[in-house]
This record gives sequence, C-alpha cells and structure tokens, in this order.
Amino acid sequence: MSYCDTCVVRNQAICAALDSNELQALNAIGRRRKLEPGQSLLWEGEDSVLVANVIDGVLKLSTGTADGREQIVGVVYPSDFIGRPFGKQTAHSVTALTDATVCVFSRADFDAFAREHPSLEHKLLQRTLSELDRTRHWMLLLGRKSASERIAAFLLDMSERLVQPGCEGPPSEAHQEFDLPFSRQQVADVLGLTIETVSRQFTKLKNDGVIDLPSRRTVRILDREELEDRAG
Amino acid sequence: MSYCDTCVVRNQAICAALDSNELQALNAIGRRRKLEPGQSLLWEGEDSVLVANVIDGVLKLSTGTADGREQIVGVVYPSDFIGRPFGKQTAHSVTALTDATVCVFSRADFDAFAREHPSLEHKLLQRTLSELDRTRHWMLLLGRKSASERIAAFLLDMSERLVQPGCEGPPSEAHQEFDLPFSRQQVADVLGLTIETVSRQFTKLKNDGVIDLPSRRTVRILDREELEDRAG
DNA sequence: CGATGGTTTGAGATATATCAAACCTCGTGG
DNA sequence: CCACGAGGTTTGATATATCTCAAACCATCG
Repeated sequence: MSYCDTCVVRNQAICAALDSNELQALNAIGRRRKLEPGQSLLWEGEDSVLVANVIDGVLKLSTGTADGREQIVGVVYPSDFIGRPFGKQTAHSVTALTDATVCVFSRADFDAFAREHPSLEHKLLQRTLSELDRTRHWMLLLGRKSASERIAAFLLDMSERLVQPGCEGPPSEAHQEFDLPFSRQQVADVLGLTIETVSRQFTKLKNDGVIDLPSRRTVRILDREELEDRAG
Repeated sequence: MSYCDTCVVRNQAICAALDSNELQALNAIGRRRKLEPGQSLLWEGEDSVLVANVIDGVLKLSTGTADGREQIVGVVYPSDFIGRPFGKQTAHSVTALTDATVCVFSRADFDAFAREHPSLEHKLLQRTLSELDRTRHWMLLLGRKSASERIAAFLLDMSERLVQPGCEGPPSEAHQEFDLPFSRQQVADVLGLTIETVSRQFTKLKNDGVIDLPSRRTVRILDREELEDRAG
C-alpha cells in the first residue's frame, strides 16, 4: 500500500532513519511526482512550500543574476534531499536535468514530522554537513582554478557520482565511461566558464588522448592518472 | 561557576536550545580557548578532533591547492559554530583573523551530547542549512561576477555582518563605517582575485566617491545605493 | 531533405593576472 | 626625535587566459 515499501532509495535517503511505523506516517504526508528534463520543482526567491527526496534522475540547483548569468550551485542524485526545511525562502531553483522522480512533502508537514523524529533530523543534519563540505570544496575550483583544471576536476567528480547503482567499489571499467546529464552550456554554468571555453577544453583533452568523446554527452576516460594531474 | 553563565553569545549560539541543567552538562565538556590573529584551530585534511562555538572575534575557513593557491570558503563571527561534528575529517582549515575566543569541545564528547539533545541538533541543523544557502549564494559571485561586482558585494556583506552588537536595525550611520578583519591578500582570497586587482578596485571605488578609505583596514560607505548597483 | 538546436572552431577584444618597482605606515632602536 | 627597516599596499607596464562575436558544423527529427 505504501510507496515506501518499493522505494529504491529507501535505505540511502534520510528515510533510513525511520522504522516501519514511522515510515508509514511519513508516507502518509508525501506523494510522488515525475519531472521532465527542464522542468522545475522550486524557484529561487519563492516561499519554501515544499521539500523532497530524489528517487530517480539528476537535478540541478541554480541561481542567477538579474541580467541572466547563471551559476549551478549543486547537483543532486537519487537519495539526495532537496528544498529548504525550517526556512521561509527557497534560496535557489531546482530543475530536472533528466527524467526524474521525486518524493514530495509540503514543507510545513515535513517540518512538523521532522521535529518529532530526531533520528530523521540527525540524518538530515549529516547530509547537510556533507553537502556544505562539498560545496565549500567546490569554491576552491571556482575561485582559484584554471579552465583546464576545472574541466578535469569536473569529469573526475562526474565519473564518481554517475556510477550505476550496483557498480560500486574502486575505479573500474564501469567508472571509465558515462553519460553527462549536462549540455555544454550547463557544464559551463557549473564551472563558471563560457560554453566555448568548455568545448575547447573538451576537444583539447580528446586530442591529447586523455579522454574520448564517443557522442555529445558521452565521456570515456582513457588516462585517469593524467586527468587527476590536470585537476590541480 | 559555569562559563556559560557569563557567556555573551549564550542566547545566539546553538546553546540557546538548552535549559540550565543541560547547559551545565555541556559546560562540563567544554573549555575556553583564546587565539591570536593567524593562529589556527583546525587544519584541512586532519582528523576531526574538535568542534567549537565562536565567542568573540572573526575566523576564516580556508582550503588550498598543492601549489599554494588559497581560497577562503567561509568567515565566522561570534555565536557561529565551527568544526565538523559527525565526520571523520576536517574539510578546511580554521584560522583566527583577529584576537578570538572560542568554546571548544572534543568532537566525540560533542557528538555524544548532541545525539542526546535533539533540540541542540535542531539548532545546529538550522544553522548548517543557512550556512549552506549562504555558501551557495557566494558561488554565484565566484563563478559569474566581475572583479568590481565582487568587491561591491563583499563590502555590502561586510557592512551587514560587522555591525557591533547593540547596533542592530536598519542601515544606519553605524553600518557605514567599519574595520575589515582582512588584509588585502585575504580579501583577494575570499573573492578569488589577486591582491593587485583588489587594490585597484578599492581605489577606483574611492576615486569614484562611492567609499572612503580612512585607513588601510577601514572602509566608509559614502553611497550605498551606488554600491548596491555595482554589486550586480 | 531541409530545418532546428546544440556544438565546435576561429579571430579578435578585454578583464584580470603577472612581474616589478615605488610607496606608505608603523614600530624599533640609535 | 629621527632614521631605518619590514610588511603590507598601491601603482605601472605587460602578458595571457578567457570571453565575445561570428561563422561553420553536425546530429536529430519531422
């Protein structure tokens, strides 16, 4: 009867903190929602009306300036949490990059539920602390790294995070080829570069034999060590 | 007998979540420590052995590359929390910019205490969520803004955060002049620029009559509206 | 097959970095 | 009290990475 029973991220998402009774109560206030690429779930500056868990797909978090420049400030994957609990405003937009499925809660409902379930809040705290560490680390890339270093670091990050579930463990064949959930422009928006610079750096890595680009969105890492050297 | 009784940040820090009995228990596992400018409390990559509350002073959080480039990824003020609870590693160094006083806990002690006090974890979660929003917002500056926009946004941010306790409220005379806790190099390390570019932008703002620079570290905002326009 | 949207390539402009020198400011010691 | 020195800062001249503008290219889909 419960969505949660068949939820593929049941044991990775913050829901893992709950026993089956609690889960049933959470299930009662949530609902599933599907998103298509380009579709947004939350908009920067809006009131924080809902939060969600990512069940499937990849989504971007982004902010922009008044004159249209955009910066992607985060990328979320299955089992990640999105939205701003315990806060009035959503600080950034959330938009699907691929087809995606999310488990949505009204923020008010979620806040109330979370306050009654410290173990859930604890999981959320751990996740938020990790995300903060990751985000701050990314600031080094934006503030201090060259275009080629950014691209190399980005590809290595992607190769780690886009692993198919079931293909975990140390870097193996599976990690060497993957499909980016980003267009070239979106890669530029992640790295704080222009689309042309991104394109040139990709072709340079290809010409240097460090990667191969079998199709627009596919990347195959040929020389991971070299890529790590170039990541600075 | 308890440090907390006389603690000036008692009601702003996460400790505000605790009643006096709980506070006494927390007090028992903490101790005060003074830091001089330049002195570090935590080092990037080290095991996470301690966490702390800032009682007085300003500290920077920073990371760097192997070849010595540095990026300041956060700045903390009185009542802010520092360190990485519930985690093995410290992701960034923490260094005093001014004389500072912190209330230090061993991470293990703090973790155990926090897990038993959900209201404390809740406060910490709220703080961490806000910090994550703030950090992501800063990524827009690093990824997409010009040097002059960065400097303007930085000065506005400083003018809001360096207000003396007791001088709150809407922008007033008190907000217009303040002393930066940063050297020019440190401003550069916050903004992802070089010291020369920072210096040139400061003098440009001064020549344009937007700010005045009565001394090396002192900034007086003469035309806040103009500064806001330039912040992009 | 031609249109469309995304991508790559090219040529040139420009903001910022780099290198180098001059300049303050402030504390120290003669 | 002044000269000196050291650290930090400003200013200048030049280099260069990245951006900008523009055109060619390529896949995909009707």
